[in-house]
Amino acid sequence: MAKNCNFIEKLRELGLRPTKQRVKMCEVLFNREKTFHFTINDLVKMISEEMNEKISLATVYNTVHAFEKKGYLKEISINSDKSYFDTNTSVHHHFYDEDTHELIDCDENDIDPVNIKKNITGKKINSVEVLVKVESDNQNQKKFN
Amino acid sequence: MAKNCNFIEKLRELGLRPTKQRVKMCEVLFNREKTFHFTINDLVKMISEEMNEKISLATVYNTVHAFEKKGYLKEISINSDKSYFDTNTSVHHHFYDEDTHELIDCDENDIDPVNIKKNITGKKINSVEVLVKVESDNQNQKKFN
DNA sequence: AATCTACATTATAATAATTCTAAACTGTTG
DNA sequence: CAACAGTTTAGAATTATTATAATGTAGATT
Ligand SMILES: [Mn+2]
Ligand SMILES: [Mn+2]
Ligand SMILES: [Zn+2]
Ligand SMILES: [Zn+2]
Repeated sequence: MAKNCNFIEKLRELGLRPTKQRVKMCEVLFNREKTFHFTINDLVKMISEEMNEKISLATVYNTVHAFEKKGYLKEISINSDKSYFDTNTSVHHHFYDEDTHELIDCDENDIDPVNIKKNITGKKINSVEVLVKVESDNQNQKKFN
Repeated sequence: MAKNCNFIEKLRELGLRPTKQRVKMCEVLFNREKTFHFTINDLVKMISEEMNEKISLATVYNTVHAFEKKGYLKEISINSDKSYFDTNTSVHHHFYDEDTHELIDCDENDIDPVNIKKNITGKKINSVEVLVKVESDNQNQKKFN
């Protein structure tokens, strides 16, 4: 979204008023080197750790969805119970660790291009994404009982 | 699950008591030729159409999860808001129509095998599934304003 | 067969996730 | 410096899901 901390200007460009809630959320979400995955609850925790005033949960939802609509966040559905968001908005694949519930991005060359042979008339393809579910490999680990 | 309607015996085999709620849900879910996708709400509607007594929503959840645990239903996450279930329990790929919110199964030969090059040490792959999001192709359709 | 008991099942009540909307705020115009 | 028209916030309401108390059932025991 931006290299340094000029989120006020960036928000204005997007047509979003640079309120203190939004600027803080920009800092928490976009003022970092690497992209990452989070749930709304993760985000609320991150905000409250960095700020003493709390942002209402509804505002966190509103702002996340505003950023999503502008294309700076992406929603990822893995489980029905938790909704994940991703600051990496490109079309990309994921590993999901069913033990730790951790979501890991795939690199461009981790998975070969997926070849779709079927096409549905009148429909165009928006995205093709692979989800690889993994869990710890206990095949060697013998259990006593 | 079964060709004809002997769900009572089948439920017993699974260690589930053949209550009238469960037998009815078996009929609605498994007494058909083709597999299909549904939400909990879809299912509640289907049940109430076929039955005059209603089954409590919590029981529908309980039973769906019981069938899922026994391997006769599979949960599919597309959106955070709706949870889809699938009577096709095999590992398979999906097209998701973002206009109609319809979920369509991929055939074995609709998508070439996905080649995963990355492997995470200590973790084994449980499933590899592709989600293809499509929407109506309006590239020709000119809008007046 | 009637009673007891342990466990399974149901469905109401409680909780958690998400959205709605009324109130507060801000920027613009006269 | 009002008045007004959005915009934004956040408490209230809704919806999805789960926890648990009440109910039902299949043996075991008499
Ligand atoms: Mn969303
Ligand atoms: Mn489930
Ligand atoms: Zn990602
Ligand atoms: Zn399917």
